[in-house]
Amino acid sequence: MKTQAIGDLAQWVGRSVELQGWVMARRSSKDLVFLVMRDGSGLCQCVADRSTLGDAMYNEAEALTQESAFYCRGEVVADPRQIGGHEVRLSEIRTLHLSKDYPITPKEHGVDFLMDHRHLWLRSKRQWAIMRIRNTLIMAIHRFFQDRGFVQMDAPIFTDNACEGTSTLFATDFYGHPAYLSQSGQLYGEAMAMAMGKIYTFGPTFRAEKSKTRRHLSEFWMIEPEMAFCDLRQNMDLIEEFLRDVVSAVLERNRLELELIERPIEPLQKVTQPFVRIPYEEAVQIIRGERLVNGQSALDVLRDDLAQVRRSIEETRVEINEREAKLAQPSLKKGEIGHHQSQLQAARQRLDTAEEQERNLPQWISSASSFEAGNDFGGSDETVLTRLFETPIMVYNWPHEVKAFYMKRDENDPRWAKGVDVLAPEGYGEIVGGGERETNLEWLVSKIHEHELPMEAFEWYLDLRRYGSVPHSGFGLGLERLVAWVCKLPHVRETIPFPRMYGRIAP
RNA sequence: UCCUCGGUAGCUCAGUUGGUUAGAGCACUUGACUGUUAAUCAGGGGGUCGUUGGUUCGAGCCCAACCCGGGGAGCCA
Repeated sequence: MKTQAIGDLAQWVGRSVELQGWVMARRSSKDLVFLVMRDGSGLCQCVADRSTLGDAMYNEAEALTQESAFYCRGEVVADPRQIGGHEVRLSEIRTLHLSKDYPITPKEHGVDFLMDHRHLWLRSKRQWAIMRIRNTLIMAIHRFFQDRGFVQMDAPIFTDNACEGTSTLFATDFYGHPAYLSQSGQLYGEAMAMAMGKIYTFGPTFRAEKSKTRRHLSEFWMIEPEMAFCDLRQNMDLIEEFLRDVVSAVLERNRLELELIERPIEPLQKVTQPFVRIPYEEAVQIIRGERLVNGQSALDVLRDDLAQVRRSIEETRVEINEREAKLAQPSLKKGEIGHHQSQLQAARQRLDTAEEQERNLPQWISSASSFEAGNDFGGSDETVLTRLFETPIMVYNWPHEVKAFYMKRDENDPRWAKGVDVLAPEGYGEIVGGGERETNLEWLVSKIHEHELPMEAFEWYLDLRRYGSVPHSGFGLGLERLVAWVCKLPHVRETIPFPRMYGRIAP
């Protein structure tokens, strides 16, 4: 007989099921053992009762340790207090594999320790929920494009040059010739779009920058659609429809997961509203505090943040003192000591974070107020901007100097390139970069010279402008940044099963 | 590459102006208790204080260099 999935238990209430999985947690009493089983599809408390199981099987249940594998059979009982809403009263249990000293305990762990045990960390609740949301996004992305007649294509990973000339790439050896891991499939996407009309790539991307921030990975997954006969406006319309669609898919399919990671859903629901679209020039004025948004100045928002941070530092310090005083009292029970200690450590961590913000915010305020038109936005400038709006923000018409060589110049005002960056709300910043591509052969050639790129490497690309050059546009979405925003994670490293980043190649 | 914070038990962290045998909780283990939900009670084992060198009668603590990690800048999705 086939075993059931915990995720399907709702259909089995009142009946007997067989389950196979792992022990997530165990609590034992004299004649009762509570085992929380996880099987990948969900969580379920299994209750072992000595009187129904008999001594032999009961002792087996009692001996199970964290992350041991076991089989069981029992009746499903609906119980809203339990995680998943059900529990199973065991009539049979069998150990499949006994674990010894599982490294990840129910206590808090540091990031470094967890990253070193990433292969096991993936089993924990939070990571389980994040990976399922990532899966929903991946499937929703494919479905969105497939439903609209896009053809999925795979761009090459080995490339013979730094195709945009900007990023630092990973060098490798290709039969004795230097080669680089792809930083973008975009140029190949353009070629394919001229063959298929509408395409998208979905593949790994490599950047060798030694970035140590919460939004950078050395290896990440990028989705890059490219459409023939498409201008910047149509491109932006598509981006908006696309993000609305994939975020809605998560809201429809992953309520349990969002709840588990305590992600408030109201900000995500705002994607149904029209996205804010502002030209670069206007965005600069907003960042500098020269232009108000709904009566709010960006600089005031930052100053309020700073005041708030300082207040919370004061409060946390008071709390820490109080808890230290409590801990210093004699004759505390062990449980009380543990409680105060963990609360104290949590407070100290909050204090560290707040103090770091206190150091950063003044720099961000000064960098925002003195922002020089013509530059690209920094991470903090993006954060400032997103704090003023509730929907994703599309910033378009960028100074052509800061954008890639293939970006189309605005016919009416050649200062601007017809690029668009999409900033995710709640401080997340850039998740999409895209734009309309240059179609004019002469302009393109002069741009390649201007960027000091090797012309011969782009001959094939220039062919696209020699034979049937048409308006076309596309964009690139960073999957991990999207997952980070949707899950409201502090760092992209938790959005991918095995992150590759500066200083991290294993496991 | 630069700025900044950090490295003490398996894990999370205390450790006062440098002072004798370096602590707590969790985890593990033993026993008691209990329809329990990371924190019921009592006992037990567990340490080359990141590395190297220096100052000192004496260094977890001070100094220097280096290694590793967190965050930020730059760069980007």
